[in-house]
Amino acid sequence: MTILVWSMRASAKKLTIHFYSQPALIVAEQLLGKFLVRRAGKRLIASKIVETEAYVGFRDRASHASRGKTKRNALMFGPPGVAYVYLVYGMYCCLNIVTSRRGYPAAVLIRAVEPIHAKDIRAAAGPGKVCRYFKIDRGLNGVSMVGGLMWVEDRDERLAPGDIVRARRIGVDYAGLYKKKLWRYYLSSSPSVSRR
DNA sequence: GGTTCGATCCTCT
DNA sequence: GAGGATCGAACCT
Repeated sequence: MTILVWSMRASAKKLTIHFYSQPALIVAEQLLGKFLVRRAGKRLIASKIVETEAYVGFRDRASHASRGKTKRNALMFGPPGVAYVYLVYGMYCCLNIVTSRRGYPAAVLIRAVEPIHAKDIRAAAGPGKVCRYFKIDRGLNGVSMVGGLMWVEDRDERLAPGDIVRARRIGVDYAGLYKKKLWRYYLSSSPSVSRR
């Protein structure tokens, strides 16, 4: 067991600023099958990302950035590879990773991860549940995703052909034309996806 | 200073 | 499918 864990670590590659500098749609799709890792004290929590959404640019009415730069969304306009954590509905947090380039507001929402233990298989099936599962709150707003607190790593998981599904984003019916954009990505084979 | 409303989740029916 | 929990940012006056 120890050897197995060690070998997984050895092959794991932490995603870089170069990766997050890509367009949000690319990052959203490519994050599927990668592992979100968080250091909480001495422990590490790690789970496979199985659902993401992209929020793209100035005109995307589903995005916080569509009404211009504000105190809350300012991180979206900053450099890529940074966590944007905000409170929704007064009681849940959502974790995003800022992408693209400084000055162009774009981010990827982590909507679901797949817990290691089968009994928890739905415990992180939704953006609020991801933050609850990972103990992520607004204290992590603005932290680097390429540092030692929280990051995403590639463990060489192979995705089955055709496993990636594109769909409309959830909870953005107010977004006009942009509610129809297929900017949600998920792994069809995963039991931990929030909705199909 | 007051009002509105969510990038959600859970518990009903 | 509907409704309640709960609160701060954003946008009024």
